[in-house]
Amino acid sequence: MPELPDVEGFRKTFESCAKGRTIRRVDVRDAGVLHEVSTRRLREALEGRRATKLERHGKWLLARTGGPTLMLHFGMTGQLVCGHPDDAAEAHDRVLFTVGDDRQLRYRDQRKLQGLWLADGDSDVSRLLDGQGPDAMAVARRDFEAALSSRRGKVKSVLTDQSVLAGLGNLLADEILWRARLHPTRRAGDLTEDDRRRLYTQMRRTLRSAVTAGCVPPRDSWLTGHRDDSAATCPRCGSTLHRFRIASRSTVWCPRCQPDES
DNA sequence: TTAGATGTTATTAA
DNA sequence: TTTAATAACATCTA
Repeated sequence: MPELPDVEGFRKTFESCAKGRTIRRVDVRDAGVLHEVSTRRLREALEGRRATKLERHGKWLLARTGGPTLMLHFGMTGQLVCGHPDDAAEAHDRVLFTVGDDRQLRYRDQRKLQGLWLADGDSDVSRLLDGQGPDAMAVARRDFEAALSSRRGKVKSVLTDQSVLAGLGNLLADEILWRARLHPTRRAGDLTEDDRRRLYTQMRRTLRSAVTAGCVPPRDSWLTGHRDDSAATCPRCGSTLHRFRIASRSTVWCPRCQPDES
């Protein structure tokens, strides 16, 4: 699930649930989600502290405390939920943060593909974010266009490459390409000036509404609303959608709206 | 039973 | 050097 809009939603959840409130207790129910940090050190570092600032870069969420920084990545199935300490724990609640008097923030994740890190200082934060390209929501048009034109790979692969641009995942990339009317296997470096401009504009539009929705919404008027139906037609022109695997990811596009010009 | 699922990363190959 | 494909990670569902 988690792409940039989802993680932005988790950022808001963290903020409204726990920002400024003392973390009274850290309960690690499955240490399998901890990276480079032990249960003991996580508890000692965070209990008694409070998250002062919640930041997001691409699909990473950072909780600053004034001391160490808690860094979270959600993989494919992670999420953050805010509840009450008395709520029954669900099977995939891996870490519980009891905050203030009556709230509990939970890192819930079925597959445990990513998890939690604890960065000691700014250099540690930088180390973990090293290799991440500019955030897709914050990148300037010129930087976006420059990054694309220097790449020879397929535009779909380039858009989802976190070292080029941080935040876009498989669904968003397909959605943005469909809106910009670009075939996913077009070479990024071969796009025209106009193609790149359209791509940037549609990326911003798509991100804006997805962030508002808190996810990449499976709306009927979006491509995303049809990707699970193998006989689906394009919501714009009615053509039967094509699907194929690009870089071992399922890819959906409309053959009429997104002609293959390569 | 097997394939595939919105994440990243290491490895291997071209 | 760059790119692409594949497996691996852990777990569930169709």
